[in-house]
Amino acid sequence: MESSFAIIAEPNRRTILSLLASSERSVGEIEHRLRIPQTSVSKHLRVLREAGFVEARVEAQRRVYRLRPQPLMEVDAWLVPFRRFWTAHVDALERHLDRMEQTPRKGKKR
Amino acid sequence: MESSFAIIAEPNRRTILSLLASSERSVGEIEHRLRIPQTSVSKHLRVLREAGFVEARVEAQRRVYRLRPQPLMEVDAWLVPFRRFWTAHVDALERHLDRMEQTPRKGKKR
DNA sequence: CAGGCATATGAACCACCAGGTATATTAGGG
DNA sequence: CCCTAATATACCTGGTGGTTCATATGCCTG
Repeated sequence: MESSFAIIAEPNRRTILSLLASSERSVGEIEHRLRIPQTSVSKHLRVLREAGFVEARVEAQRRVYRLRPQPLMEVDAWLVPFRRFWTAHVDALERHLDRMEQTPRKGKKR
Repeated sequence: MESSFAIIAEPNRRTILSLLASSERSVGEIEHRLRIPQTSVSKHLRVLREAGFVEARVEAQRRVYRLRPQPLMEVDAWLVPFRRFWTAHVDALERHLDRMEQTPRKGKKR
């Protein structure tokens, strides 16, 4: 499994992370939201925990899970070199659209 | 395969993308850098192409691949809700360190 | 136009992982 | 203490994706 990217390749795990982004939750709550069997939730949480994405606090019979920032920070860091890339592209698109706009549209198609 | 996250789960594909971030490359160049068989490079490029991560320009016998921004933009967008989360954590860490700093360290452990 | 690069495609093989079922563990409440 | 609730683990199975080997396609040069 190793890489953080492989961990978040799984859709249910991404949903769990998104859930935890708004607030910490117990396993039961997650199960209820995701509509998948509890055993499955527990397994995903295990993967997330071992990869450092989440941590659990024991509260009576419940385990309350919360986010840990590090692994997603690494993903974010990987994206950095690409960001300059798409801002450039958006700019190019905007320039293109501007040109379209101010050109007196010769052949009106449709 | 479908999701962009699944695409970038593969290490060689991430390396290819990083390579293309600095400049466009032919298949042969990528093969040379990655040190994996050409047939494997071609397949990864196919996956990346079909998912919209890259596009190819034909230049004689070569195919020169370059980045397309959109799919990685989507990954970046997914990260947005989490970012507030780790800036908060970094702040907390900094506050914690500050406190450590100014406290006259009572029991020096180790 | 033959032969050699550069790249793509196909088939077979293998490993890994998500899902399901069944069961174990732990804690709390009566 | 026993029963139930909450969560975790073990085992099996199917599917999917990555790798390799072999081959196909396309284009350029002599």
